[in-house]
Amino acid sequence: MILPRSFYARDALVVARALIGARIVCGDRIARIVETEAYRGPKDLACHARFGETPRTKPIFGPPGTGYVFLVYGMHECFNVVCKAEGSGHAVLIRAAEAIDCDARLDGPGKLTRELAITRAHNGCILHAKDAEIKLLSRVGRPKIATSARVGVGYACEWADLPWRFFDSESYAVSRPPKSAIGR
DNA sequence: AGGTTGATCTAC
DNA sequence: TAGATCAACCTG
Repeated sequence: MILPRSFYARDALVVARALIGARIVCGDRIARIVETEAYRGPKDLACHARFGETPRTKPIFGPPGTGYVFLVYGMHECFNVVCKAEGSGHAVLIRAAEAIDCDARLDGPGKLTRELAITRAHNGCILHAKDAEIKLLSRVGRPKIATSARVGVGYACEWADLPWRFFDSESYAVSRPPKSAIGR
């Protein structure tokens, strides 16, 4: 079943955990999500919402269930889902997934969007719409969920160390081994 | 450890 | 406007 708008209307931490094991469908491709990260609005110094509403960050302040796709490092697109409430700036980054219909590893946010053919053209799309181009379907099974610090946000000082990354500890497709907390 | 490049920021 | 800087990554 397609995840309803109410699924997204919760804190990003809750949604990030709940999305492990959910399926993502884009065009004719389908994958099982195994890794996510929560970003919790303007006060979270790792979250894009900290810049306020700009042309780039506009969708993250939209209603829950909105897709937010942005470009990093000039070449990789990252796919996020907007959470909580309109204007809250909460979002969950989808970092990795297991392909279901083939054996591709979608083990990183840039590789995931490339394999699923998600681009900035999907920015601002409504994920719970019946005819959505990108759909998220409810979880199958009961994954074992572990947490760690978020990846690639070392600039965010104390916000960088919070255990706001969630992953299926039994999946082969998790993007990187949990690093010890002493990183910087 | 370093390449890579579009978007954003800063200084004319 | 042009040039510098930044960035939720990827590959070796």
